[in-house]
Amino acid sequence: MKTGEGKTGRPINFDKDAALEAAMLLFWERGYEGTSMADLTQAMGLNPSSIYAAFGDKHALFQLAVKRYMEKRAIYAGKALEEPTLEKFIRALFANTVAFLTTPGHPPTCMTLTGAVGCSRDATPARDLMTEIRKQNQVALRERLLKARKSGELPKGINVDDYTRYLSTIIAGLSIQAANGSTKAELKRTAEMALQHLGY
Amino acid sequence: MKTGEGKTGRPINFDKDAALEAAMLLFWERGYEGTSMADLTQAMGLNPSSIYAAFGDKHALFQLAVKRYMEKRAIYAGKALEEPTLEKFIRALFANTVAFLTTPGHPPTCMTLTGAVGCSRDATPARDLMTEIRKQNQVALRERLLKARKSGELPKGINVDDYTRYLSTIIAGLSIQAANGSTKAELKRTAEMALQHLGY
DNA sequence: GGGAATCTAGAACACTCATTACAGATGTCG
DNA sequence: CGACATCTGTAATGAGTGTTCTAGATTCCC
Repeated sequence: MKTGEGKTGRPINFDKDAALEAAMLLFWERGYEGTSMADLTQAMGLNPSSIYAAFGDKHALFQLAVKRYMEKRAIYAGKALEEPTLEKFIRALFANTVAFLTTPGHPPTCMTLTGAVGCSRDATPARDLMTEIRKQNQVALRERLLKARKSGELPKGINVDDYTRYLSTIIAGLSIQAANGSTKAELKRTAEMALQHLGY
Repeated sequence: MKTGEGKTGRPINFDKDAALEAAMLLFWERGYEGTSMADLTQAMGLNPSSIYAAFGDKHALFQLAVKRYMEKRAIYAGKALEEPTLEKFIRALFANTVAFLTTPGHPPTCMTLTGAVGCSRDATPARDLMTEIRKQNQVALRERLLKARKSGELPKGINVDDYTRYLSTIIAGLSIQAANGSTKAELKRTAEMALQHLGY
């Protein structure tokens, strides 16, 4: 049974939200395998028992951390999707990505890359989860471009699937540029150049 | 003392080159931390003692594996650098990258990404090594573009540093696309679209 | 207040990690 | 053949892994 769900008995004595936030930041920085339960107990300020009761095992905790990351941090893409026109969407996508990657207080790269790219056999579920999320992001991007195609904003000569992969490629590349240590100004100029070459 | 260097005594009984190749492939797939010495002993067909005598500790072995990777696998970039004109260079860069990422027999992504992006405190030297290599690749790219600037092939309106980062971003993005499971045909079309937008 | 339910703390668990010690095997050189 | 140098195989090392057990603390409901 998970901590905090019981109706009677001793209530939990810690901030579940804050603990999960700490776990997320640690996973974000060190990845799934690079983060040990000992590291987590320290960062979350909890004993193993409390963590296991509240969040389940390491992989379950990782999943919750990733979920939180997607909902609270990596929302820049989702926000851009709401832009009314294709041009505004793409401009917002690049601007939000750069802003996200250079926000202080967390690693300058996407959690789906630090989380697990290469990993041991045991951690393949974590790696697959990261890949799955990257693909889902791409699906959302594709749907937005399909909408643009229908509204006539996307020229007929451009294939939606190809354009999706192309934009996705640039966004992913920006994340690596940031991980390499590019400054905010440099990332901005790179994004600006991408926009120019896209015709915006 | 390293195995095989002694003039007298029992000679080594294994193929050092083949063993290092096996280690490289395993590191490439699972990364530095995701690969255990036990995995390596099995894949290399050697006992720990032989590995330590011949290659040093785990990090030294990783460095040798990365060196081999750069010299024998990731030469696609270097090969493209030799192209005489800027256009031929960039076309070759994209074509070689796609060919490299889709070559059977090794993971469909760059070793500098699987090697270590997020990792534990102990493995930060490995991560830094990966970052360093990505940066070095970028330096080589920049020098080629500088040459193009001097020869007049690169329009004056384009900043060399920005263009370097932009191309580097796309190449890195392609590696992630491949890791996501993109097919060879898809990667080719993505590269083709990138070339079109670059004006080629 | 008494019992049941729940949470907390820390030790303990079985296992894997990278690394090394040791003994035996196999070669070269005199 | 004999002395020496080097390599190989196995077992052991101590530290670290994720996870669970146990005892005690704290709260709710009756």
